[in-house]
Amino acid sequence: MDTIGFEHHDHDACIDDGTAAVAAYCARNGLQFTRQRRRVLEILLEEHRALGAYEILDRLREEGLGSQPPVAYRALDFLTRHGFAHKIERLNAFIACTHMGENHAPAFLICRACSAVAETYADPSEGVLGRAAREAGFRIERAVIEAEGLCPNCRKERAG
Amino acid sequence: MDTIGFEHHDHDACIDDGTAAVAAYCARNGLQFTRQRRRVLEILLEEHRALGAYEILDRLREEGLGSQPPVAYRALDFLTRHGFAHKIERLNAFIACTHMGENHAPAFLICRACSAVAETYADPSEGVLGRAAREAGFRIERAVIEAEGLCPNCRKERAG
DNA sequence: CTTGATATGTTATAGTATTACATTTATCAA
DNA sequence: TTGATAAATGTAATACTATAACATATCAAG
Repeated sequence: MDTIGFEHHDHDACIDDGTAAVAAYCARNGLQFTRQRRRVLEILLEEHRALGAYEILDRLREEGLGSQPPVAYRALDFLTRHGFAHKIERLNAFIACTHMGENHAPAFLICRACSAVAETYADPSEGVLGRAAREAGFRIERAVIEAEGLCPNCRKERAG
Repeated sequence: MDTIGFEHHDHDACIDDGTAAVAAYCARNGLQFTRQRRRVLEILLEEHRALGAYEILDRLREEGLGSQPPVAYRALDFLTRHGFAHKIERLNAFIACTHMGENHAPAFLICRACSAVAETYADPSEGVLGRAAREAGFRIERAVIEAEGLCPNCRKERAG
């Protein structure tokens, strides 16, 4: 699995593919991929950074789709519930999933300089955390794993 | 390093030792361990679960120490800035550090049933996450690592 | 076509956190 | 000891994040 978000890539395809994958999944599974849900996903897919619910709501409002908080939160709830988007707890913000379809235990790399967020993978039951949990008798069901630091682009800019 | 929080232990000592350790550290480093800061730390130390800022503020209010949000947030800011307490991002809540003095990369095990929180250790630069970060050219400076699941006590209760 | 489930519109409110500024207290050098 | 500076506190106001509640509309299955 690749870490997606920092390197150059075909961003239009990124949006189109993401939307298409979700549309297909919804069709297969009898989920309603409504206008609002689709639009919120597109808004998230447009950026590789996390957007606050109210930022998203502003966009929806401009476009004449809903103007009240629940509109944004409901769409985000749908998207996160099905793994099409993720909440970044550290930022109280949301980002489109970049590993659609893969059954994932997502982890995030957050650049403190440019706010880019890349999604990667980190199984919580592996490594030190998994060992500590087993030793304590704790059963991990999910995990928030969000690393903060400098992305490769911002490191270069600082001659680091 | 032990994972502290689920198993039985001498909780009074837990509070006394924690407060003493912080007091000593502050004395050594010219930090002001004021009444409010001490009291907030004590409040946190009384429980091995995360408390919201307003829960803490309620306690302070009852005791006649401050009643406005900044009172709680300032004390929490001091405590977290110096590693005496940690914020649990998933819960928007705070918990006293149980590994005072140890230079740590804290990770947390959060029980979804009883809300107990145990602090453990997980170096973010190790394991899959560290490898993914290195491959992406990302430099990790800190990480939020919060596992959710069932603590040993709650697992037993559910005959799991 | 109707019934039950799902989604949307909207108002109100709850919960979390910060800004701003006045005042007080602590620290330290003269 | 005093005066200057920095740090901490008191307090009001406000910003940001999220959910509850309920009416209406739309969809999906029989």
